[in-house]
Amino acid sequence: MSEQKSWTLKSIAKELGISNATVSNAFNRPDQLSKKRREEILESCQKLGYSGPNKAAQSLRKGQSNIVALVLPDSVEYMISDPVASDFVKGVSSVLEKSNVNLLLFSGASENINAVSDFVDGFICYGSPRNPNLVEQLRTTAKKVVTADFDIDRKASVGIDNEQAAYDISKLAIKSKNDDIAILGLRLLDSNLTCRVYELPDDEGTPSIAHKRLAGYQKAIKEHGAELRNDRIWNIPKSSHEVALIAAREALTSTPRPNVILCMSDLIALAVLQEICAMGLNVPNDIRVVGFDGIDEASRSTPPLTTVHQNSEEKGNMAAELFINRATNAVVIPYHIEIGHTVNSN
Amino acid sequence: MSEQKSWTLKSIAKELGISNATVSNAFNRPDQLSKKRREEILESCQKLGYSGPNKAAQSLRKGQSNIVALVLPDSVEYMISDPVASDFVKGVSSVLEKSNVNLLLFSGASENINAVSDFVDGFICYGSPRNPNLVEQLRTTAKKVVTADFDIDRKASVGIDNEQAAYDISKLAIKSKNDDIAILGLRLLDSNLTCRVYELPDDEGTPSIAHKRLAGYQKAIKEHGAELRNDRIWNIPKSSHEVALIAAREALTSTPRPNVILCMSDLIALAVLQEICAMGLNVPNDIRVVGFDGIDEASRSTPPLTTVHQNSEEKGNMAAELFINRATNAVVIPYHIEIGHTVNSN
DNA sequence: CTGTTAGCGCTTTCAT
DNA sequence: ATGAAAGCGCTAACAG
Repeated sequence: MSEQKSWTLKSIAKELGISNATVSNAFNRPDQLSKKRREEILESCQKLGYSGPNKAAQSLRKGQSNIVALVLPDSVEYMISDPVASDFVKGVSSVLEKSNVNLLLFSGASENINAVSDFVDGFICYGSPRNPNLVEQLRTTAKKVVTADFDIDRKASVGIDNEQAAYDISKLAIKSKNDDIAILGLRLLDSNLTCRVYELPDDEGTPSIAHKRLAGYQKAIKEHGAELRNDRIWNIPKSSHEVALIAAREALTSTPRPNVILCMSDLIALAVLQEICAMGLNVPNDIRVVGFDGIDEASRSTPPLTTVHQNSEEKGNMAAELFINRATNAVVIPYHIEIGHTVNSN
Repeated sequence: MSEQKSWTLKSIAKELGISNATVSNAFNRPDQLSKKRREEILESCQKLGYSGPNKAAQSLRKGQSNIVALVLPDSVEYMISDPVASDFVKGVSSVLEKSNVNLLLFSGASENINAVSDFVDGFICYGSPRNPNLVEQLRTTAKKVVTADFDIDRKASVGIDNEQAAYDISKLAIKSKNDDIAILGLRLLDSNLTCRVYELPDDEGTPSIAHKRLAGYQKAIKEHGAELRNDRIWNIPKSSHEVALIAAREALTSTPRPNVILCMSDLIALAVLQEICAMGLNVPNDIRVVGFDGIDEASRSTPPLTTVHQNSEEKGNMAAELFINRATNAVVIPYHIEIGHTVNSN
């Protein structure tokens, strides 16, 4: 059973006494030879233990591999346990599997897409990669690119209307012009620091997702006639419970203590909730909190979080479909506000 | 900035007026030319927008790609949200990233490893793939193979001593020769059915992980002088809450009702716990339950589950290291019994 | 329907 | 230190 001879298209053709083009055609272009002939050849190959043209050579020749790189925001190790990212991967892979396309996980912390670029048919990027050089490389690559939750020039993309969603949720959280509002932002700065954002860098190019959300918050704040002090915005560099806790603590121990906290992710909001609870304060009476994402855990927290729910798996499906259809348009998918008990208790 | 000309080693060599061997050496074999010369060349390449040898061609030529396929037990879509599988992936990727090796996720439900075999340096397999043909293909491939939580002939492997662990945990659960024991097995049969296992197929070849655990259970049962009726073993085809619930219900509604339930995964045990609770019964007073795996959720359940804890991330690390070191040995890693309140209430 | 052949882009002897 | 040339295994014109 364990056939050791390793055949090539050429050697198998010689063995069968036919030309290699015929063997190639038998495997790749059924219309180029009679059905009967084809089946004979395929059967002989199987019998001899030749499992078809070498894919690496085929890919070199055809420039197509049926592999797509999924570029994660950060290292695989880090992202694989993030519920939002996992859902996205799930969505992508479920669509790709149907088309027999395989998925290469690629870290957003990598130095260079070149390591895999020649192997894949293109890139699906979930969120802005931690290494900003990758964005530049993705912008200039000749391969297909689809982005989700961020944009690159004229590449296909999928995501929700972040500004509108942020506006909607903060509209709910803010109740009076006297509210003291704090914003816990996710990657507002291009920095690893967990710190206050006194002034924002001028937004060159496409605004990031964080900036869009911020714009939505600010619009709602203005409409309420409330004010956002310039020491009330925090930058959280990555989606991690530990880091979020640090920022939460900093915000909650600032004086005067804010009574509305707008969080750019549920993970952050959950950390805030935990910290508020530890301080013996009450949500929503003392402090109102809203999140962003709508992860399962947010609905199971006490109190359940009021947040923007977006369907990450569906987003993954969409991204994969855009990729397969070689689309170049920007798709905006719906979101909904999930009413918990962190704004109104009833 | 967006250099459109796409260079090849040949064309860039001509442009620079040097031989292509020299360019190749500049990139791959620093010892073959003077440091100064090399740096000049590299700099010129960068300036012209040539980012180095095409990896696909390089891989065809060298037979090495720095990509490894991670073969999951089932579809990516399905496995990515499984906490145990995710931890394993995390462990694998954290080690591989350090060696600049990329990870291709491969579904255990695929038809054929050929789809990716020629692209990768080998396979790391987590658990027995759902499609048994893959096992045969992995057995005969010339590529490197490392398995985790199951074995293939003489391939490197990593895992715990499943029989001993099953023995240890069931030794704890069983208390008298009169105990009425049920076993909820995971993939005891090569079938998609959730059903009782009246008789086990003769174990040809290497016993599966499920069979090893079963052997451990049986040994403990025998030592206690208890009996395992032949209608007391269930087969659960896949690790899913829904399917586990069905089996749990079937076991718990059988007459007489078993008072000890040995589960081959925590997911199953949690479903059992949920069902017992729904029936208004008490754990451990009415029924004792033990699991297998030690997922986080098991320690947070009420009551917390008594189970075998194995470190999946560490297992992933180990698998990746075995792969990189081209090992061929079987590594047995430690486990520990996690004492919850599903055997004794105190 | 079949065979011949020129590459895809690269690495690696071997000779210079 | 460098250049010429033979492939790695395959596909797609093209000619028959």
